[in-house]
Parts: sequence; C-alpha cells; structure tokens
Amino acid sequence: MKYQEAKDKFINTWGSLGSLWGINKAMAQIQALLFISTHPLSMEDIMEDLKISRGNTSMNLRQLMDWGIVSKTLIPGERKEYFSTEKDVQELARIVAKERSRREIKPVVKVLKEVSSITDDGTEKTKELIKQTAALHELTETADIMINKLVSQQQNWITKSLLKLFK
Amino acid sequence: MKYQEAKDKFINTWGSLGSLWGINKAMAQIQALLFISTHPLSMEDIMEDLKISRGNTSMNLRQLMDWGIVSKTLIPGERKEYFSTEKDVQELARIVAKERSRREIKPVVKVLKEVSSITDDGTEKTKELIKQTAALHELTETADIMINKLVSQQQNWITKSLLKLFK
DNA sequence: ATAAACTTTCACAAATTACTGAAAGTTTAA
DNA sequence: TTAAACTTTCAGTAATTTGTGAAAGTTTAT
Repeated sequence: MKYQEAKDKFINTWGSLGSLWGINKAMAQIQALLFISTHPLSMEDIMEDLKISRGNTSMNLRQLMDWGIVSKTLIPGERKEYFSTEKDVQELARIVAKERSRREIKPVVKVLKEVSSITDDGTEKTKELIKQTAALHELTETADIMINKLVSQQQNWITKSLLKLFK
Repeated sequence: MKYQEAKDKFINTWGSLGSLWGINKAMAQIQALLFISTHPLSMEDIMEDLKISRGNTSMNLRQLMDWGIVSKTLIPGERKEYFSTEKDVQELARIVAKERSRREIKPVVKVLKEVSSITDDGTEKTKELIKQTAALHELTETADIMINKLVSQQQNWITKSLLKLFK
C-alpha cells in the first residue's frame, strides 16, 4: 500500500467513524486530514484535497474549533488562515469525551434523575418506572464519570494500572 | 410530575439519546417502553403507545432482537406475540458495548493497523502518517478493550473499586 | 383445505441532515 | 478609502435516513 492509498483509506475510515463520536463525516475527514499533515493547511488546501465546497469547509472548521480540536495557525507573511489539529491522541480523546458528556450525557442524566424522583403513588407501574429509571440513572452517571476520569489527567498512570488489572 | 408525564419524558429523552449508542429513535423508544413496562407488550400495544406504524414497529423490534436486547415472550393461550426487554441495566450495557465494538470499532482498528503498517519510504509525510495512525490505533484498541472489560463480568466489584479510586 | 389472526416485507413518502455556491461580510495593504 | 484577498452566512438543493401502509407471507384452529 502506497502513501496516497493509505492516506485515503485512513481519511475515509475515520470519516465514517465520525458518527460513533457524534460528529459528521466532513468534520471527521477534515480532522483526519489535518491530523496526518506535516504542516498547517489553508481552507483552499482542505477543499481541494477532500473535494468539498468552501461553505462546507468553513462551517465544519468552525465546529472543530468550537470543540477545541482545531486551531488557527497564522503563518508569518501570509494573508490566508491556516489550520492545524491537536496532535496528541490522548488530549484529543479527553476533549471529545468532555464535550460529548457536556452536550449529550449530562442532559439525559438530569432527566433520568427527575423521572426517577416522581412521587410513588403505590401502583405497580409507577414503582417499575421509578426502579428502572433509577437504575439507568446510576449506570449512566457512573459511566459518564468513569469515562471522563479515565480519559483525563492521570491517564498514563491509570491506563497502565488498569490494563494490568484486567489482563 | 405524574406517571404519564414522567413516562413520556423518559421515552422521549431515551429516544433522542439513541444516536449516542448507535440506534435510531423508534428503536430506542420501543426499548424504553418495554423497559418500564410491568409486563410483555404486543405489537399492537407498542404501535398505539408510541403512535408508529405496524411496519416500523415490526422492523425495529426485529433489530432489537438482532441486538439481543429484546425477546419474544409467548403468553400461554395467546395467539399474539409479546415482547420484553432485558431488565438488568448492567446486562444491557454489556450487550450494547459488545455489539458496537463488533460492528464499528473492530473494523476501524483493523484499518488503522493496516495503514500504520505501510512501508516507510523515508519521506516526512509518510513518517507522519505512520506515527499518527499508530497512536490512534493504540488508543482505539485500548479504549475498546477497557470498555468491554469494564462493562462485563466482574462489574460490580470493579465499578465500586474504580469509583473509590477516582473520587 | 380454508379462513381468521397475526407478522413481515417493501415500494414509496416524509423527515432530517448535510452540502453547495454565491452574496454579504471582514481584514489588510497601499 | 478603495480594492483585493480572504472568510462566513444562508437560502435552496441534494443525499440520506426513517417511517408508512398495504400486499404478501405465515401460522393456527377447525
């Protein structure tokens, strides 16, 4: 497999994986492209390489910047804006986990908590609703906390100890 | 908040959370409905409660059964088929994690491995591609292993120890 | 064998989501 | 202050995903 083929394969695969971490295809592809690039790229570069429109590129770059994954890099003497992505995968994972937690998991945990706190009127169906949503609440919250912790600060240390523990 | 209101809120919220674990809205809602029901439901029951068509109900139930989350429950003397879902949230989490790993993460890990194994032709861009995809490969594989382990067998014990560790 | 009771399939429709391209907006240099 | 170089916005379009409903299929009782 040659460079170009490998590159395309990586960008495509990573692009379709996007849905798994909650971002769209173009966004994931732009990130992938920057991730394996040796230098910051301009909007023009990205458009050409991925064959997507100016508007699409602009909007997705903006989103990636909102997520804190991509940043503008000014190149001295150049008028154009250049973009580059966080290159440390651990840091990348940290950012993604944090953002998803904030945007998607937290609101659900909140609703589960509310629902599981309704007053028990003694009927079987109410008891079941309370019991099951409470269980889900606990699970979701626990998973959220763990993912965030796992993925953050003490990473290397914890990752290694846990892997040992699990083997 | 009364029973009906709480129930609707739960079903809707859980439904929109669906995308997070890779299933569509109707599928997540059906699962949610079964999850808080005190007894197995027929297709008719589900259609009426969620106001979705027969075809939609049938297809999504089938998918839920493919995932191993929902099963047919025959009620003696009844002609109709009844459906119920796994009620243990831990078991539920285990199934979902396993399926997603199999369907989505594994293939990506495979591609990352391939791409990071291309022959190094000495150019800077090839070195970068190899280096970055290798890092991603390691991270993805580690995350996959950990999630699967976390979510499986020794759950209670491990969950508790880890929560203590992290507090 | 027949028909009633029920489920599945699938062509088409509706809804949602993503993309385009051109116009409007912004910044910089002279 | 003007105009060139560049970026953003957004209305309209395209692509994708999800849902419908009726016809076809299956099972069961008689």
